[in-house]
Amino acid sequence: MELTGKDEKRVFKEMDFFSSSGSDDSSRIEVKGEISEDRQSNEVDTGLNLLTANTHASERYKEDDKDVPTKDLEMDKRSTSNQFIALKVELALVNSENNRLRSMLEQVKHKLYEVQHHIMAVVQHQQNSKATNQQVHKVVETESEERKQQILGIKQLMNPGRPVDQMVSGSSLEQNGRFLKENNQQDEDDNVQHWIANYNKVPRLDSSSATEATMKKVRVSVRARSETPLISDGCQWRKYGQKMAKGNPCPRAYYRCTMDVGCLVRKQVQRCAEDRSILVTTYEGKHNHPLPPAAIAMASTTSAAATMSLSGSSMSSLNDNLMTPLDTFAPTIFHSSSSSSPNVVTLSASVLFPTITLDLTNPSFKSPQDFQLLQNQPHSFSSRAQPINQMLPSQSKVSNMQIPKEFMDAAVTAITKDPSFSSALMVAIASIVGNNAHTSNVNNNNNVSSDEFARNMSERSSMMNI
DNA sequence: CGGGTTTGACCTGCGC
DNA sequence: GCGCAGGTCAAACCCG
Repeated sequence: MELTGKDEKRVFKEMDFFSSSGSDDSSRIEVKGEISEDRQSNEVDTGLNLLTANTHASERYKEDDKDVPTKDLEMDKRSTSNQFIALKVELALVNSENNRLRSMLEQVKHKLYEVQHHIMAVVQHQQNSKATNQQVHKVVETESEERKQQILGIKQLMNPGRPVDQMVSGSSLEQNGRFLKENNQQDEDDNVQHWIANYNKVPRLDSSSATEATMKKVRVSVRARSETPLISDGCQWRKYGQKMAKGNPCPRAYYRCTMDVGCLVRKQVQRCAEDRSILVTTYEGKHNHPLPPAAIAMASTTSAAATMSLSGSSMSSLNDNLMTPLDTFAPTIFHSSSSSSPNVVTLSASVLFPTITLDLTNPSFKSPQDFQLLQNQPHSFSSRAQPINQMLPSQSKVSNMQIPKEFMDAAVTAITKDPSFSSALMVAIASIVGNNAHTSNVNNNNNVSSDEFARNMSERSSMMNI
């Protein structure tokens, strides 16, 4: 039997069938019917059947060539038909292989999905075993966003001329920023191992020492001379109470942040009993909203205080000789050896209410070398929140380690250069961090310039995860 | 009238 | 359990 016009029609129909989605079964049945009817055989189910038909047809063409050489045009048509059939066979085979691979891919994806869930379950189980309650997870979640703002706030102060998006580069600071970005873009196609690695990179607060409740108690106090009842810190505050505090004839005012409805940041303002020109402002909590530029430094400071005070590992890693782990936290005081009054920075804390005090009331200290690290007696503080005016005097000297000159020079220079309160505040905080981290440098007689100091402060800030 | 301040009452935690 | 002190609430008040 010869291939006829119907054969060509069948090939074109099947080509259309396979080039489409392959879901049109009715067209396939129709084609089969035509072939069966035309050839009176059942060799039409697959491409291999078509190949058999093609071979038979070719043999008949050869016979036709011998017997009827004048049928060239007919032969061309038949040759074209054979090419279509051969292509059709190849296409059918490729399609079959494609379906097989697609099925395998579905199986692999399904297994991958199961593995991802399994690993996530294991990781979560490990976290739950460390945490005694779900609040720790909330702390971790908020910590990332908060840390991002802290880093940018400090960076802005260290690099006042640089855009924020250029500040996150180099060192662990870059890694932190990169992770935060990656973490936000996590989707189901991420590599599982990469996900786990990043998850474990996130520094977490130890649930045994830092719960959200404890976090709230961390405070940063600022002593500054001011005739006005409030210092300008860039935020909006609403007074919600006033009390007479014991031991101070001046009332203590209570304010809460009103820049966002749910913002938990509060501050207390009270004049010093001994010198009423000194205004003591104590900040507590963390902002949950974007801050104006003028307020970023203050927010960063309070957050830095929380991190410094609550992260015992961070502190001890900076300098085990200077810092005491939080669980046995003894107030650590920086003040002038030539005066009984503190000069710039007081880092102090009780176990329950760690507080960092920045004393900006004494602009006349003569030499940075006057500063010595003094560590206070542990029992100088009550377990209650301690009024700053009661906390500062009578601190006993238990060690005599010199604070590096370079750090204090940098802090003093920055403060005198930029009268902005917030900037001074941030430099002061940075000087604390840098001091601890750079003691080894000074011991090795390495001179650290102010620029290096600033750069290192950024690095150290990131090391402390602030 | 809306937002901020004042102020007495109330709540909470701690020490005795 | 009681008292004290710090901290917060909320109604009344003030002000622009």
